[in-house]
Amino acid sequence: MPLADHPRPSVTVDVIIFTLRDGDLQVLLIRRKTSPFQGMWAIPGGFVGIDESLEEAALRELEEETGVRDVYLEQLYTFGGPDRDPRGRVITVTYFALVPANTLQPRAGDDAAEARWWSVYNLPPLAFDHADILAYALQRLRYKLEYTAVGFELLPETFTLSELQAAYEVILGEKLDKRNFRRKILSAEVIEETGKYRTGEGRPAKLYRFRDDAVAEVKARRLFP
Amino acid sequence: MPLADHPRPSVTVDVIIFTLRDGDLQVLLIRRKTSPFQGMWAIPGGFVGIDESLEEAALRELEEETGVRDVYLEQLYTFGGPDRDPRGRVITVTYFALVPANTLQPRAGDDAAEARWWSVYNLPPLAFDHADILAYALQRLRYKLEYTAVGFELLPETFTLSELQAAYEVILGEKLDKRNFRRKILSAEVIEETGKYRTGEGRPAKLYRFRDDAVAEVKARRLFP
DNA sequence: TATAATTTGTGTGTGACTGACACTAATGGG
DNA sequence: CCCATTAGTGTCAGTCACACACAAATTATA
Repeated sequence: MPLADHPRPSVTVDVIIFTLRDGDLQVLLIRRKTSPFQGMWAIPGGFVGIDESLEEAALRELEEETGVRDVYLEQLYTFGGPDRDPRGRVITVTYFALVPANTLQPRAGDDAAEARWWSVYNLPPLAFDHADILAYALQRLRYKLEYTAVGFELLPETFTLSELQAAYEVILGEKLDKRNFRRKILSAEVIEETGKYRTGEGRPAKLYRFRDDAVAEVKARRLFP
Repeated sequence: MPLADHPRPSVTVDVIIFTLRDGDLQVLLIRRKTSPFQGMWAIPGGFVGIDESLEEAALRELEEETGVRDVYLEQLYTFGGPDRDPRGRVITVTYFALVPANTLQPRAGDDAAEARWWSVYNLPPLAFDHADILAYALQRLRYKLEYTAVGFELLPETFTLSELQAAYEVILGEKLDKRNFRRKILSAEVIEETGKYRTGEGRPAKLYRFRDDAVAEVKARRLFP
Protein backbone atom coordinates (compact mmCIF):
# COMPACT_ATOMS: atom_id res chain seq x y z
CA MET A 1 0.00 0.00 0.00
CA PRO A 2 2.23 2.81 -1.23
CA LEU A 3 -0.18 5.55 -0.20
CA ALA A 4 0.67 5.05 3.46
CA ASP A 5 4.39 5.51 2.93
CA HIS A 6 4.30 9.24 2.45
CA PRO A 7 3.47 12.10 4.76
CA ARG A 8 0.42 13.85 3.41
CA PRO A 9 -0.12 17.58 3.13
CA SER A 10 -3.41 19.29 3.86
CA VAL A 11 -5.30 20.39 0.77
CA THR A 12 -7.59 23.39 0.66
CA VAL A 13 -9.50 25.22 -2.00
CA ASP A 14 -9.55 29.01 -2.06
CA VAL A 15 -12.12 30.80 -4.18
CA ILE A 16 -11.55 34.29 -5.50
CA ILE A 17 -15.05 35.68 -5.91
CA PHE A 18 -15.31 38.64 -8.26
CA THR A 19 -18.32 40.82 -8.83
CA LEU A 20 -19.22 44.24 -10.16
CA ARG A 21 -20.58 46.65 -7.59
CA ASP A 22 -20.98 50.39 -7.75
CA GLY A 23 -19.20 50.56 -11.07
CA ASP A 24 -16.19 48.84 -9.59
CA LEU A 25 -14.58 45.41 -9.79
CA GLN A 26 -14.75 43.93 -6.32
CA VAL A 27 -13.66 40.77 -4.59
CA LEU A 28 -15.06 39.04 -1.53
CA LEU A 29 -12.66 38.73 1.41
CA ILE A 30 -13.13 37.41 4.91
CA ARG A 31 -11.52 38.60 8.09
CA ARG A 32 -9.82 35.72 9.88
CA LYS A 33 -10.99 35.16 13.41
CA THR A 34 -8.39 32.52 14.20
CA SER A 35 -4.63 32.30 14.21
CA PRO A 36 -2.52 32.54 12.11
CA PHE A 37 -3.04 35.97 10.62
CA GLN A 38 -5.92 36.55 13.04
CA GLY A 39 -7.79 39.72 12.16
CA MET A 40 -6.30 39.97 8.69
CA TRP A 41 -8.26 39.71 5.48
CA ALA A 42 -8.04 36.58 3.37
CA ILE A 43 -9.51 34.83 0.36
CA PRO A 44 -12.33 32.53 1.45
CA GLY A 45 -11.53 28.84 1.38
CA GLY A 46 -11.41 25.64 3.33
CA PHE A 47 -10.34 22.04 3.42
CA VAL A 48 -11.29 19.63 0.69
CA GLY A 49 -13.52 16.89 2.01
CA ILE A 50 -12.09 13.43 1.56
CA ASP A 51 -14.93 12.32 -0.72
CA GLU A 52 -15.45 15.59 -2.49
CA SER A 53 -14.03 16.64 -5.83
CA LEU A 54 -12.03 19.84 -5.98
CA GLU A 55 -14.74 21.59 -7.92
CA GLU A 56 -17.40 20.45 -5.47
CA ALA A 57 -15.30 21.82 -2.64
CA ALA A 58 -14.98 25.14 -4.45
CA LEU A 59 -18.72 25.28 -5.08
CA ARG A 60 -19.38 24.48 -1.45
CA GLU A 61 -17.09 27.26 -0.26
CA LEU A 62 -18.67 29.65 -2.70
CA GLU A 63 -22.13 28.78 -1.50
CA GLU A 64 -21.13 29.04 2.16
CA GLU A 65 -19.82 32.53 1.60
CA THR A 66 -22.36 33.90 -0.82
CA GLY A 67 -25.40 31.64 -0.96
CA VAL A 68 -25.11 31.36 -4.72
CA ARG A 69 -24.18 28.25 -6.61
CA ASP A 70 -24.89 28.52 -10.29
CA VAL A 71 -22.14 30.88 -11.36
CA TYR A 72 -19.01 30.80 -13.47
CA LEU A 73 -16.22 28.89 -11.75
CA GLU A 74 -12.80 28.06 -13.13
CA GLN A 75 -9.69 26.50 -11.69
CA LEU A 76 -6.91 29.07 -11.51
CA TYR A 77 -3.69 27.61 -10.17
CA THR A 78 -2.36 25.42 -7.39
CA PHE A 79 -0.06 27.01 -4.85
CA GLY A 80 2.03 24.70 -2.75
CA GLY A 81 5.17 26.27 -1.37
CA PRO A 82 6.26 24.38 1.76
CA ASP A 83 6.25 27.51 3.93
CA ARG A 84 3.09 29.25 2.81
CA ASP A 85 1.17 28.31 5.96
CA PRO A 86 2.95 28.42 9.33
CA ARG A 87 0.74 25.63 10.69
CA GLY A 88 2.17 23.05 8.34
CA ARG A 89 2.17 21.92 4.78
CA VAL A 90 -0.90 23.22 3.02
CA ILE A 91 -1.43 23.00 -0.71
CA THR A 92 -4.24 25.16 -2.01
CA VAL A 93 -6.08 24.73 -5.27
CA THR A 94 -7.47 28.12 -6.23
CA TYR A 95 -10.58 28.84 -8.25
CA PHE A 96 -12.10 32.04 -9.39
CA ALA A 97 -15.80 32.73 -9.54
CA LEU A 98 -17.73 35.46 -11.30
CA VAL A 99 -21.03 36.42 -9.75
CA PRO A 100 -23.41 38.82 -11.48
CA ALA A 101 -23.62 42.37 -10.22
CA ASN A 102 -25.85 43.03 -7.23
CA THR A 103 -27.17 39.48 -6.85
CA LEU A 104 -26.21 38.96 -3.26
CA GLN A 105 -24.91 40.12 0.01
CA PRO A 106 -22.07 38.08 1.48
CA ARG A 107 -22.55 36.13 4.67
CA ALA A 108 -19.78 35.07 6.97
CA GLY A 109 -18.86 31.41 7.06
CA ASP A 110 -17.86 29.49 10.15
CA ASP A 111 -14.26 30.47 10.41
CA ALA A 112 -14.64 34.08 9.40
CA ALA A 113 -15.47 36.91 11.73
CA GLU A 114 -16.67 39.09 8.91
CA ALA A 115 -17.00 39.11 5.15
CA ARG A 116 -17.17 42.07 2.78
CA TRP A 117 -16.48 43.23 -0.73
CA TRP A 118 -13.28 45.08 -1.52
CA SER A 119 -12.35 46.96 -4.64
CA VAL A 120 -9.54 45.18 -6.42
CA TYR A 121 -8.01 48.60 -6.84
CA ASN A 122 -7.91 49.24 -3.09
CA LEU A 123 -7.16 46.12 -1.11
CA PRO A 124 -6.21 45.67 2.54
CA PRO A 125 -3.10 43.70 3.52
CA LEU A 126 -3.82 40.02 3.00
CA ALA A 127 -2.99 36.88 4.97
CA PHE A 128 -0.70 34.07 3.73
CA ASP A 129 0.32 34.48 0.08
CA HIS A 130 -3.14 35.71 -0.80
CA ALA A 131 -1.95 38.98 -2.31
CA ASP A 132 0.01 37.00 -4.91
CA ILE A 133 -2.96 34.76 -5.57
CA LEU A 134 -5.31 37.67 -6.03
CA ALA A 135 -2.92 39.49 -8.35
CA TYR A 136 -2.70 36.37 -10.46
CA ALA A 137 -6.47 35.95 -10.51
CA LEU A 138 -6.94 39.50 -11.69
CA GLN A 139 -4.40 39.05 -14.44
CA ARG A 140 -6.16 35.91 -15.57
CA LEU A 141 -9.58 37.55 -15.50
CA ARG A 142 -8.35 40.39 -17.70
CA TYR A 143 -6.68 38.01 -20.03
CA LYS A 144 -9.78 35.88 -20.41
CA LEU A 145 -11.97 38.90 -20.88
CA GLU A 146 -10.05 39.76 -24.00
CA TYR A 147 -10.67 36.57 -25.84
CA THR A 148 -13.68 34.85 -24.38
CA ALA A 149 -17.23 35.76 -23.49
CA VAL A 150 -16.49 35.63 -19.79
CA GLY A 151 -17.51 39.26 -19.21
CA PHE A 152 -21.18 38.40 -19.44
CA GLU A 153 -20.90 36.28 -16.31
CA LEU A 154 -20.57 39.46 -14.29
CA LEU A 155 -23.69 41.14 -15.63
CA PRO A 156 -27.36 40.54 -14.87
CA GLU A 157 -29.41 38.56 -17.35
CA THR A 158 -30.29 41.57 -19.43
CA PHE A 159 -28.09 44.59 -19.87
CA THR A 160 -27.47 47.50 -22.17
CA LEU A 161 -24.44 47.87 -24.37
CA SER A 162 -23.32 50.83 -22.29
CA GLU A 163 -23.42 48.68 -19.16
CA LEU A 164 -21.44 45.97 -20.88
CA GLN A 165 -18.87 48.48 -22.05
CA ALA A 166 -18.61 49.96 -18.55
CA ALA A 167 -17.97 46.47 -17.19
CA TYR A 168 -15.18 45.88 -19.66
CA GLU A 169 -13.68 49.25 -18.86
CA VAL A 170 -13.60 48.75 -15.12
CA ILE A 171 -12.12 45.28 -15.41
CA LEU A 172 -9.49 46.20 -17.94
CA GLY A 173 -8.82 49.53 -16.29
CA GLU A 174 -8.98 51.49 -19.52
CA LYS A 175 -11.45 53.42 -21.68
CA LEU A 176 -12.78 51.84 -24.84
CA ASP A 177 -14.17 53.50 -27.96
CA LYS A 178 -17.95 53.22 -28.03
CA ARG A 179 -18.42 52.60 -31.73
CA ASN A 180 -15.62 50.07 -32.03
CA PHE A 181 -16.79 48.27 -28.90
CA ARG A 182 -20.32 47.96 -30.22
CA ARG A 183 -19.19 46.81 -33.61
CA LYS A 184 -16.99 44.07 -32.16
CA ILE A 185 -19.52 42.80 -29.66
CA LEU A 186 -22.32 42.76 -32.19
CA SER A 187 -20.26 41.18 -34.94
CA ALA A 188 -19.22 38.42 -32.53
CA GLU A 189 -22.92 37.50 -32.39
CA VAL A 190 -22.82 36.49 -28.76
CA ILE A 191 -25.69 38.70 -27.61
CA GLU A 192 -29.17 39.29 -28.91
CA GLU A 193 -31.79 41.97 -28.42
CA THR A 194 -34.57 41.26 -25.96
CA GLY A 195 -36.89 43.74 -27.63
CA LYS A 196 -37.19 45.70 -24.41
CA TYR A 197 -35.67 49.01 -23.42
CA ARG A 198 -34.24 50.50 -20.29
CA THR A 199 -35.67 53.96 -19.66
CA GLY A 200 -35.09 56.51 -16.93
CA GLU A 201 -32.31 58.76 -18.06
CA GLY A 202 -31.65 60.04 -21.54
CA ARG A 203 -32.55 58.12 -24.63
CA PRO A 204 -33.89 54.61 -23.84
CA ALA A 205 -31.32 51.87 -24.35
CA LYS A 206 -31.94 48.50 -25.94
CA LEU A 207 -31.66 45.60 -23.54
CA TYR A 208 -29.64 42.60 -24.66
CA ARG A 209 -29.14 39.12 -23.33
CA PHE A 210 -26.26 36.72 -23.77
CA ARG A 211 -26.85 33.90 -26.23
CA ASP A 212 -26.20 30.69 -24.33
CA ASP A 213 -25.67 28.75 -27.52
CA ALA A 214 -22.76 31.01 -28.38
CA VAL A 215 -20.52 30.05 -25.47
CA ALA A 216 -18.71 27.12 -27.02
CA GLU A 217 -18.26 28.91 -30.30
CA VAL A 218 -16.88 32.02 -28.71
CA LYS A 219 -14.39 30.25 -26.51
CA ALA A 220 -12.47 29.32 -29.62
CA ARG A 221 -11.74 32.80 -30.87
CA ARG A 222 -10.65 36.11 -29.53
CA LEU A 223 -13.17 38.82 -29.01
CA PHE A 224 -10.54 41.51 -28.69
CA PRO A 225 -7.29 40.89 -30.48
CA MET B 1 -4.49 23.06 15.54
CA PRO B 2 -7.11 22.93 12.78
CA LEU B 3 -4.86 21.04 10.41
CA ALA B 4 -5.30 17.83 12.37
CA ASP B 5 -9.07 17.91 12.12
CA HIS B 6 -9.26 16.86 8.53
CA PRO B 7 -8.42 13.67 6.69
CA ARG B 8 -5.64 14.39 4.25
CA PRO B 9 -5.40 13.20 0.67
CA SER B 10 -2.18 12.10 -0.98
CA VAL B 11 -0.72 14.63 -3.38
CA THR B 12 1.33 13.71 -6.41
CA VAL B 13 2.82 15.54 -9.33
CA ASP B 14 2.59 14.11 -12.81
CA VAL B 15 4.79 15.51 -15.55
CA ILE B 16 3.86 15.30 -19.20
CA ILE B 17 7.18 15.38 -21.00
CA PHE B 18 7.01 16.36 -24.65
CA THR B 19 9.77 16.25 -27.17
CA LEU B 20 10.30 16.16 -30.92
CA ARG B 21 11.77 12.95 -32.25
CA ASP B 22 11.92 11.63 -35.78
CA GLY B 23 9.77 14.48 -37.05
CA ASP B 24 7.05 13.59 -34.59
CA LEU B 25 5.66 15.02 -31.37
CA GLN B 26 6.29 12.46 -28.67
CA VAL B 27 5.60 12.06 -24.99
CA LEU B 28 7.44 10.03 -22.37
CA LEU B 29 5.41 7.30 -20.70
CA ILE B 30 6.33 4.65 -18.17
CA ARG B 31 4.99 1.16 -17.85
CA ARG B 32 3.68 0.53 -14.36
CA LYS B 33 5.27 -2.38 -12.60
CA THR B 34 2.95 -2.27 -9.58
CA SER B 35 -0.77 -2.44 -8.99
CA PRO B 36 -3.11 -0.75 -9.81
CA PHE B 37 -2.98 -0.74 -13.58
CA GLN B 38 0.09 -2.97 -13.48
CA GLY B 39 1.64 -3.29 -16.91
CA MET B 40 -0.21 -0.30 -18.34
CA TRP B 41 1.40 2.87 -19.56
CA ALA B 42 1.19 6.02 -17.48
CA ILE B 43 2.41 9.58 -17.21
CA PRO B 44 5.49 9.69 -14.97
CA GLY B 45 4.94 11.18 -11.54
CA GLY B 46 5.28 10.67 -7.84
CA PHE B 47 4.46 11.92 -4.40
CA VAL B 48 5.25 15.45 -3.35
CA GLY B 49 7.82 15.51 -0.58
CA ILE B 50 6.59 17.15 2.57
CA ASP B 51 9.23 19.88 2.41
CA GLU B 52 9.34 20.24 -1.33
CA SER B 53 7.49 22.79 -3.44
CA LEU B 54 5.27 21.51 -6.21
CA GLU B 55 7.62 22.79 -8.85
CA GLU B 56 10.61 21.19 -7.14
CA ALA B 57 8.74 17.91 -7.07
CA ALA B 58 7.99 18.23 -10.78
CA LEU B 59 11.62 19.01 -11.54
CA ARG B 60 12.73 16.07 -9.48
CA GLU B 61 10.39 13.70 -11.32
CA LEU B 62 11.54 15.10 -14.62
CA GLU B 63 15.17 14.58 -13.73
CA GLU B 64 14.54 11.08 -12.43
CA GLU B 65 12.94 10.10 -15.71
CA THR B 66 15.11 11.95 -18.17
CA GLY B 67 18.25 13.21 -16.47
CA VAL B 68 17.59 16.74 -17.66
CA ARG B 69 16.67 19.62 -15.43
CA ASP B 70 16.94 22.94 -17.18
CA VAL B 71 13.93 22.80 -19.47
CA TYR B 72 10.62 24.52 -19.89
CA LEU B 73 8.17 23.50 -17.17
CA GLU B 74 4.69 24.84 -16.59
CA GLN B 75 1.85 23.91 -14.28
CA LEU B 76 -1.04 22.54 -16.27
CA TYR B 77 -4.01 21.67 -14.07
CA THR B 78 -4.87 19.90 -10.84
CA PHE B 79 -6.99 16.78 -11.07
CA GLY B 80 -8.67 15.62 -7.92
CA GLY B 81 -11.75 13.52 -8.48
CA PRO B 82 -12.35 11.32 -5.41
CA ASP B 83 -12.33 8.10 -7.45
CA ARG B 84 -9.46 8.64 -9.81
CA ASP B 85 -7.13 6.27 -7.91
CA PRO B 86 -8.54 3.00 -6.53
CA ARG B 87 -6.00 3.03 -3.68
CA GLY B 88 -7.50 6.11 -2.07
CA ARG B 89 -7.80 9.82 -2.42
CA VAL B 90 -5.03 11.14 -4.63
CA ILE B 91 -4.88 14.67 -5.93
CA THR B 92 -2.40 15.20 -8.72
CA VAL B 93 -0.91 18.49 -9.78
CA THR B 94 0.14 18.13 -13.40
CA TYR B 95 2.96 19.91 -15.18
CA PHE B 96 4.11 19.80 -18.72
CA ALA B 97 7.73 19.93 -19.78
CA LEU B 98 9.27 20.59 -23.16
CA VAL B 99 12.65 19.04 -23.79
CA PRO B 100 14.66 19.84 -26.90
CA ALA B 101 14.78 17.30 -29.68
CA ASN B 102 17.28 14.46 -29.36
CA THR B 103 18.86 15.62 -26.11
CA LEU B 104 18.33 12.47 -24.15
CA GLN B 105 17.30 8.90 -23.84
CA PRO B 106 14.80 8.16 -21.10
CA ARG B 107 15.75 6.06 -18.11
CA ALA B 108 13.33 4.17 -15.94
CA GLY B 109 12.66 5.50 -12.45
CA ASP B 110 12.12 3.36 -9.40
CA ASP B 111 8.51 2.47 -9.82
CA ALA B 112 8.53 1.94 -13.56
CA ALA B 113 9.41 -1.25 -15.32
CA GLU B 114 10.16 0.57 -18.52
CA ALA B 115 10.07 4.02 -20.05
CA ARG B 116 9.81 5.04 -23.68
CA TRP B 117 8.67 7.74 -26.03
CA TRP B 118 5.28 7.50 -27.69
CA SER B 119 3.91 9.55 -30.53
CA VAL B 120 1.02 11.68 -29.31
CA TYR B 121 -0.75 10.58 -32.46
CA ASN B 122 -0.51 6.89 -31.57
CA LEU B 123 -0.82 6.28 -27.85
CA PRO B 124 -1.35 3.04 -25.93
CA PRO B 125 -4.20 2.70 -23.41
CA LEU B 126 -3.27 4.68 -20.33
CA ALA B 127 -3.69 4.09 -16.60
CA PHE B 128 -5.89 6.17 -14.28
CA ASP B 129 -7.34 9.27 -15.96
CA HIS B 130 -4.09 9.83 -17.79
CA ALA B 131 -5.63 9.82 -21.25
CA ASP B 132 -7.72 12.85 -20.25
CA ILE B 133 -4.71 14.56 -18.77
CA LEU B 134 -2.62 14.00 -21.85
CA ALA B 135 -5.35 15.23 -24.16
CA TYR B 136 -5.60 18.37 -22.10
CA ALA B 137 -1.83 18.86 -22.14
CA LEU B 138 -1.72 18.57 -25.91
CA GLN B 139 -4.52 21.05 -26.30
CA ARG B 140 -2.68 23.49 -24.05
CA LEU B 141 0.59 23.02 -25.89
CA ARG B 142 -1.05 23.79 -29.22
CA TYR B 143 -2.80 26.74 -27.76
CA LYS B 144 0.38 28.17 -26.29
CA LEU B 145 2.29 27.57 -29.47
CA GLU B 146 -0.01 29.92 -31.28
CA TYR B 147 0.60 32.92 -29.15
CA THR B 148 3.88 32.53 -27.31
CA ALA B 149 7.41 31.62 -28.17
CA VAL B 150 7.11 28.23 -26.53
CA GLY B 151 7.95 26.33 -29.71
CA PHE B 152 11.62 27.15 -29.39
CA GLU B 153 11.82 25.11 -26.20
CA LEU B 154 11.50 21.97 -28.28
CA LEU B 155 14.35 22.73 -30.64
CA PRO B 156 18.10 22.56 -30.15
CA GLU B 157 19.97 25.77 -29.50
CA THR B 158 20.44 26.53 -33.16
CA PHE B 159 18.02 25.55 -35.86
CA THR B 160 16.99 26.41 -39.38
CA LEU B 161 13.71 28.04 -40.30
CA SER B 162 12.66 24.87 -42.06
CA GLU B 163 13.23 22.90 -38.89
CA LEU B 164 11.23 25.42 -36.89
CA GLN B 165 8.40 25.29 -39.39
CA ALA B 166 8.43 21.49 -39.34
CA ALA B 167 8.15 21.60 -35.54
CA TYR B 168 5.15 23.89 -35.72
CA GLU B 169 3.55 21.70 -38.32
CA VAL B 170 3.90 18.49 -36.39
CA ILE B 171 2.62 20.03 -33.17
CA LEU B 172 -0.32 21.78 -34.75
CA GLY B 173 -1.01 18.87 -37.06
CA GLU B 174 -1.34 21.05 -40.16
CA LYS B 175 0.76 22.40 -43.03
CA LEU B 176 1.87 26.01 -42.98
CA ASP B 177 2.83 28.27 -45.87
CA LYS B 178 6.59 28.72 -46.02
CA ARG B 179 6.68 32.38 -46.96
CA ASN B 180 4.02 33.44 -44.52
CA PHE B 181 5.61 31.44 -41.74
CA ARG B 182 8.98 33.06 -42.30
CA ARG B 183 7.51 36.49 -42.49
CA LYS B 184 5.68 36.10 -39.20
CA ILE B 185 8.55 34.56 -37.29
CA LEU B 186 11.05 37.10 -38.56
CA SER B 187 8.78 40.08 -37.99
CA ALA B 188 8.19 38.91 -34.42
CA GLU B 189 11.94 39.44 -33.88
CA VAL B 190 12.28 36.54 -31.51
CA ILE B 191 15.11 34.80 -33.33
CA GLU B 192 18.43 36.00 -34.72
CA GLU B 193 20.92 34.67 -37.21
CA THR B 194 23.97 32.92 -35.85
CA GLY B 195 25.98 33.61 -39.02
CA LYS B 196 26.48 29.89 -39.53
CA TYR B 197 24.89 27.53 -42.01
CA ARG B 198 23.71 23.97 -41.99
CA THR B 199 24.98 22.10 -45.03
CA GLY B 200 24.53 18.55 -46.22
CA GLU B 201 21.50 18.43 -48.43
CA GLY B 202 20.43 21.03 -50.92
CA ARG B 203 21.14 24.69 -50.48
CA PRO B 204 22.76 25.50 -47.11
CA ALA B 205 20.31 26.91 -44.57
CA LYS B 206 20.96 29.78 -42.21
CA LEU B 207 21.09 28.74 -38.58
CA TYR B 208 19.15 30.84 -36.10
CA ARG B 209 18.99 30.99 -32.36
CA PHE B 210 16.22 32.15 -30.06
CA ARG B 211 16.70 35.57 -28.53
CA ASP B 212 16.43 35.09 -24.77
CA ASP B 213 15.67 38.75 -24.23
CA ALA B 214 12.58 38.40 -26.36
CA VAL B 215 10.67 35.99 -24.14
CA ALA B 216 8.80 38.49 -22.01
CA GLU B 217 7.98 40.70 -24.95
CA VAL B 218 6.62 37.88 -27.03
CA LYS B 219 4.43 36.41 -24.33
CA ALA B 220 2.19 39.44 -24.62
CA ARG B 221 1.16 39.03 -28.22
CA ARG B 222 0.07 36.32 -30.55
CA LEU B 223 2.52 34.89 -32.98
CA PHE B 224 -0.11 33.15 -35.05
CA PRO B 225 -3.60 34.60 -34.89
C1' DT C 1 -44.82 73.59 -23.77
C1' DA C 2 -40.38 75.00 -25.35
C1' DT C 3 -35.58 74.33 -24.34
C1' DA C 4 -31.66 72.24 -22.33
C1' DA C 5 -29.42 68.25 -20.66
C1' DT C 6 -28.49 63.44 -20.87
C1' DT C 7 -27.63 59.17 -22.88
C1' DT C 8 -28.08 56.06 -27.04
C1' DG C 9 -26.84 54.90 -31.40
C1' DT C 10 -24.63 55.17 -35.97
C1' DG C 11 -20.48 55.13 -40.66
C1' DT C 12 -16.26 56.02 -43.02
C1' DG C 13 -11.63 56.25 -44.33
C1' DT C 14 -6.89 54.80 -43.56
C1' DG C 15 -3.23 51.97 -42.41
C1' DA C 16 -1.84 47.27 -41.02
C1' DC C 17 -2.12 42.54 -41.32
C1' DT C 18 -3.45 37.82 -43.38
C1' DG C 19 -3.30 34.55 -46.65
C1' DA C 20 -2.81 32.77 -51.32
C1' DC C 21 0.50 31.95 -54.63
C1' DA C 22 5.62 30.38 -58.04
C1' DC C 23 10.00 31.05 -59.07
C1' DT C 24 15.24 31.63 -58.40
C1' DA C 25 19.53 30.48 -55.60
C1' DA C 26 22.92 27.47 -53.64
C1' DT C 27 24.72 23.27 -52.84
C1' DG C 28 25.70 17.90 -53.29
C1' DG C 29 25.72 13.78 -56.01
C1' DG C 30 26.01 11.21 -60.12
C1' DC D 1 28.25 19.36 -66.15
C1' DC D 2 23.67 18.32 -65.28
C1' DC D 3 20.18 16.98 -62.04
C1' DA D 4 18.04 16.70 -57.61
C1' DT D 5 17.22 18.83 -53.32
C1' DT D 6 16.29 22.28 -50.14
C1' DA D 7 16.51 27.46 -48.99
C1' DG D 8 14.99 31.72 -49.76
C1' DT D 9 12.24 35.62 -51.66
C1' DG D 10 7.64 39.54 -53.11
C1' DT D 11 3.09 40.95 -54.42
C1' DC D 12 -1.68 41.59 -54.52
C1' DA D 13 -6.28 41.43 -52.69
C1' DG D 14 -9.24 41.10 -48.94
C1' DT D 15 -10.06 41.80 -44.18
C1' DC D 16 -9.49 43.96 -39.83
C1' DA D 17 -8.33 47.53 -36.32
C1' DC D 18 -8.60 52.01 -35.00
C1' DA D 19 -9.51 56.90 -34.97
C1' DC D 20 -13.05 60.04 -35.10
C1' DA D 21 -18.23 63.46 -34.69
C1' DC D 22 -22.92 64.07 -34.91
C1' DA D 23 -28.02 62.98 -34.93
C1' DA D 24 -31.93 60.74 -32.23
C1' DA D 25 -34.82 59.85 -28.22
C1' DT D 26 -36.04 60.76 -23.96
C1' DT D 27 -36.19 63.42 -19.18
C1' DA D 28 -35.83 67.51 -16.47
C1' DT D 29 -36.46 72.28 -16.16
C1' DA D 30 -37.61 76.95 -17.14
